[in-house]
Amino acid sequence: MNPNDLNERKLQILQAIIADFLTTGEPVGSRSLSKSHDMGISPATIRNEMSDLEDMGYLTHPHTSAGRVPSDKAYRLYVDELMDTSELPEEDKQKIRSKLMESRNELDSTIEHAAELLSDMTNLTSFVLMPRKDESKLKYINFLPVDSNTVVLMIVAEDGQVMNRAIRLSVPYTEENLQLMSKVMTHNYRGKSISAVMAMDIIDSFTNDMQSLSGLAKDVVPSFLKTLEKMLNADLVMNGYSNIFSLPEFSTDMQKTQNFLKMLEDKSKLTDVIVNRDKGVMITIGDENSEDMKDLSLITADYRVNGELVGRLGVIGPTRMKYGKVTSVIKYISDNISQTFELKENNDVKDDSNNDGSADEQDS
Amino acid sequence: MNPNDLNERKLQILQAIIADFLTTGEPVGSRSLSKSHDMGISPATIRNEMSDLEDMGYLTHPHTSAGRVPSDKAYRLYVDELMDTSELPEEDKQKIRSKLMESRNELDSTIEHAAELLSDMTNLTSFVLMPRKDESKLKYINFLPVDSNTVVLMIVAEDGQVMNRAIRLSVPYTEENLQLMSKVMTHNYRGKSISAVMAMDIIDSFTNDMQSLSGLAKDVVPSFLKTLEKMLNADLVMNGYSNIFSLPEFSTDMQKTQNFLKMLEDKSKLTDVIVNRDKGVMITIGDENSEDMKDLSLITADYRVNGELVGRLGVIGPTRMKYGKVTSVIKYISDNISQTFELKENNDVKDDSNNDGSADEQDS
DNA sequence: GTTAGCACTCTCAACACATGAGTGCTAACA
DNA sequence: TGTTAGCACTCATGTGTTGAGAGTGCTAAC
Repeated sequence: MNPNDLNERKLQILQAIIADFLTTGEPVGSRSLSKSHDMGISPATIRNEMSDLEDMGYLTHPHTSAGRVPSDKAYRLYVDELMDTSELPEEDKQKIRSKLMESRNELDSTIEHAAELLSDMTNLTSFVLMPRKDESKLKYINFLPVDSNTVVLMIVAEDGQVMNRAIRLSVPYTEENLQLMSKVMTHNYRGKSISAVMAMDIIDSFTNDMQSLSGLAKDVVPSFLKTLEKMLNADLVMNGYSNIFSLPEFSTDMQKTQNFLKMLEDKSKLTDVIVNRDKGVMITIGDENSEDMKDLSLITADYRVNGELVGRLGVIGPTRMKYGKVTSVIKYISDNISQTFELKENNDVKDDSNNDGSADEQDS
Repeated sequence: MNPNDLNERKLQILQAIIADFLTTGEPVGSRSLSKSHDMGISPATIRNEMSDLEDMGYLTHPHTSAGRVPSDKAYRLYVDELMDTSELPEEDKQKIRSKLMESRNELDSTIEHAAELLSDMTNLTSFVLMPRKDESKLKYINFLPVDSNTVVLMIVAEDGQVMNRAIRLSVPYTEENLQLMSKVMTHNYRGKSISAVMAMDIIDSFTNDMQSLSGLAKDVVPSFLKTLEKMLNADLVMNGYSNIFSLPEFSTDMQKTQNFLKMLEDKSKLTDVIVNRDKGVMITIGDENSEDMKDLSLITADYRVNGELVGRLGVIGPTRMKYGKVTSVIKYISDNISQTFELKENNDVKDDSNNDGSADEQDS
């Protein structure tokens, strides 16, 4: 476990094996290794060292007469100690900066671009997790008439999150009803966090408050709760899932490809995994992941807006991935986003309870 | 081309071949056909007829000694004349109804459920196209403060469509500015269709109107236009893309699978194709589609809300699909949605220019 | 017009076989 | 004692062969 178990030469050999394997994907043998990396020792010696490394759990063997393949443990050592975390070439940096610049005043587009960059530059499947904030506070709740039996519920949070949903009513309504309901709900929930509101016994208190509207309320409250829930649920966006076809791991193994894509299709599960990771740059390799991702690796990083952690992005792919390069790209992109959206001034606009987002125009 | 070219027996044989091929996916030979469908003629006779059918373009041969496979032309004939469009079994109908019932007062969730049902019941990849309305009219435009350099732009259309987007400002703003801007823009664009507003020379007229805000306006207008554009762009949601792995067409042919998934990943192109199809139930088979879908078939249908066409749903899969069953499912689902969301009363709520969605509360 | 018979074609799976990359072990070497 | 050359052995992979099976097309008889 401790890299000190390994002498200098073993480390050097291990590193060489990993380097070769990362680029070719083929098990690497003693002979070809001694050719590609001149380290002044014969294949036989390399074989002896490889045998030791295998005993120590850093290498495995697909079958007797194949070369060696790094184990998850080897990748872990590589990531922690050996990998080249050198700077990204200026060309790549430039590409990232200019692409993110395109939409620098819009967080949503920037995030989309980031996901595209990430999958393009790593040739892996990338994902971006949009903000999820249990603690955002509600600002106002609004019902808009659409037609005689449809209204749109709109919920706005202080942090600018807006969520809306069309609701079909089973009872007739009047505009006055809607306005009253908007007013009461805004009054009741403004300034409270989403999770706090969800924990309240809404149906009871609401129908008590507004007996005149109880029919309407019955239609509306379940949708209101669902919409709040949706505001809490982080939105996972993925990109480049067909990149895996260019990797020999997948393009020669239909079963593996199928498993991978099935796994990606279960978004809620994947979202859970991503949400529950550590902050900062986190790399998990092979069996460090849950059972259904045990031959995949995941790299994630966070981005901040105004210094506050709001989202997470990363890639998923086979354990054989170029950890150094991928990590540099992820880091650079997430830093760049955070930097673009850093706080310019420190005084937030104070909340004015009269500004509830209404244009409030009086023309006619 | 005209089915009258084919006598009764040829039609019967063709239908039998298609039926067998649809279930097995294997080329069907004269001998096995005479066994599975007793039609009182010998394999030799069937062979003669098959040969004729091949000359007429209804069948092909993968190679000399293989059985026959229906051509796209045969599928077209099958879909137009031969296929069994019998009612869905009550069990399936029940399943559809109860699933759609779950969320009957919310269009969005209903649509999502519809897509899931569709892919589950057909074992194909389903998609749903959300409304796209060039002609929806704007109702109001609103800017909400988030922090010192971020505001949220919110656009609400009369039909209940709400779109919002966070905008990063490069200049400071005051709440008064935002309200003024909301007011002016709402005044300028209310009641106009999205496409009409996009066609206007917004930047000029806007900065003329509001010289005091020209700095703000420069930041805001491009995002405003982008957001309008986003409102026009139909949103395509897909489901069950990994279903294809259970089909022998794909699970034995990695290249085909890759092409299929790459094609699905280019959402804007696929959206275009779907948007530009005919109304009602439309089936396109193999080479009736564009080059990159020439060995796939597409079936789409529309759903209505309040009698008005608003969206489209369908499936995409190999030309070997159970057209009868799939069509019945799509029809039943789309009819069911349309029915659930049919107009209950006929009088739309008249637009009240004072109700612009503001909760407009006065408490403090 | 229909059918039986037959020669022919082509795919596919099974098998044998050679090749080559790679290992592990042993014995010699520095 | 660590390093290396040599060698026997293993195993995946590719290739060629072969036989079975499914199917066709043609011909001649019914």
